[in-house]
Amino acid sequence: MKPLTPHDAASRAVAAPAVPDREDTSLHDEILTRLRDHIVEGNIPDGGRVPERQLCEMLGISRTPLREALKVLASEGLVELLPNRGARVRQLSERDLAELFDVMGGLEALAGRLACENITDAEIAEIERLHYDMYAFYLHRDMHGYFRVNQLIHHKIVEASRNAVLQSAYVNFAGRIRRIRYSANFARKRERWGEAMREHEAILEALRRRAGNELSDILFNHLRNKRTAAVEYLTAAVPAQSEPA
Amino acid sequence: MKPLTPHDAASRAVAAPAVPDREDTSLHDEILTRLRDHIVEGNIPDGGRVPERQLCEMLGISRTPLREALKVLASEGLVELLPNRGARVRQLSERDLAELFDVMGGLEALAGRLACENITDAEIAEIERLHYDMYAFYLHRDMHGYFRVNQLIHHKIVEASRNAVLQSAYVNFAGRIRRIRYSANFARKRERWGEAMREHEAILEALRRRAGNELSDILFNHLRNKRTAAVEYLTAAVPAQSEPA
DNA sequence: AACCGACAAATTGTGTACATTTTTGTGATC
DNA sequence: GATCACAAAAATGTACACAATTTGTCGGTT
Repeated sequence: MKPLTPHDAASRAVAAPAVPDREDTSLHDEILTRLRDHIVEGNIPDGGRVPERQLCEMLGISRTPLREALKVLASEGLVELLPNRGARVRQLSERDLAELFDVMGGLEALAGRLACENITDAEIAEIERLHYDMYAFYLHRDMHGYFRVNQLIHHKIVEASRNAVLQSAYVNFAGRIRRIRYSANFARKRERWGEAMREHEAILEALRRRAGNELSDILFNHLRNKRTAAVEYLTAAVPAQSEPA
Repeated sequence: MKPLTPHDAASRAVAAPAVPDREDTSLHDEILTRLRDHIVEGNIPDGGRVPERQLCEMLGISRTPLREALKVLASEGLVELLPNRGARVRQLSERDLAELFDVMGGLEALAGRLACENITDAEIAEIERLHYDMYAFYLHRDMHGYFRVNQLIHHKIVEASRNAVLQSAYVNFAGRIRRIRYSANFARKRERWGEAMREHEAILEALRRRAGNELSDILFNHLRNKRTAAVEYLTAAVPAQSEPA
């Protein structure tokens, strides 16, 4: 994470208008996005302190906008703010993770239901194409590619729901479990992987028939299975509490 | 909304420890909660500006914590922040309202599903009791009491899901549509009211059988009908855009 | 008389300073 | 040698000050 400008903070105000911003995105949003990415990408260890000063230097800004961003990230659940004791990266307990996956399941179930109401044939065709791409990755045992296309399919279904509020909530929650979700996928047992592929077949099939209720149930159970895998991974790999000093 | 103290802002630091806070709630959370309530309760007109200075005086604080709270409220979707043009109370379009109701439907569907997994017999009995209370209000055509108990039942179902993340998301979204939801209920047609009661019978019945999938569908459709009623109410009562100057 | 432009007032965004709280390091005592 | 206490240092929470952008008004021009 580099400073916004190679020079001092004051030069930003001069430099920014020279290079037209891609959007009319304010500095606050810029900081918020960068800080969120910084945390989601795992640059700060789980439960680690978030030193304000250090980040201010990194971003080349003062504490005020940084603290505003921290408050927002706290409301998103990425960090927790202890009174007079600063911000810490929120460590997800086994229970938190399970709850988050269930909520993701609920949101995807909703997305599937709404998608069946609104999705176009072209979008279904697009998802079918992605599905076969994913199948190819599965056959080649390419976990990274599989994960990427898998995420893309789920995202496309959410998009097809035509519900911006849902989409925004989905992206938010997805960010909170992104790291663990990715790691858990790698640790996934072989049999579970095949099972997941079959579930995706069923998803696609229900989507083709635009069977909202069915798709809703399938997606929830799909996420339930992912939840089980993720929780198993977490308990097996990270016995952080019981670890001796 | 009164100032925190009858005197100046400086006295707060002295006065606060004298009266022990009910929780270990920090000042920031206090401000956040008060400001959120202030907006949700409708003290600022829809789409109206949120003057920082004025609110600072009201709350007896400086701009910094207020602005932090505004940023959080913006991320919650209650207000929108225009660059260099301050905060405005977010005006819900017809579409926003419909999307929010669908998301609420998705969350309640999830809550119902999870509740069937976790709810105790005692909790079901409690909800049954509330149900009959609500029925009494329905018979007496007491809309205010009906609305209150209705909200309570839905809240109890969400509680029974044993999912704190879901509960927090539910409360957040509920706050965003609280005002309109309440008004829309009052404008509800008689026949819709009866229909809603029948739907609640079905909800209770599915909950007793702990039929998760069924309850999930029932709850979503229940919210869909509420959505229809709310959107109809909004379009009928608030043609704000077409109104001449 | 209406419209355009410029100036002034107000409001927002950001940086900085100060007070309070927490934490750490040092020293003394048991 | 270990533990507790006190003090110093660092970090947080809040207030305040300044810069920049927006908005409203006044005057000039067509």
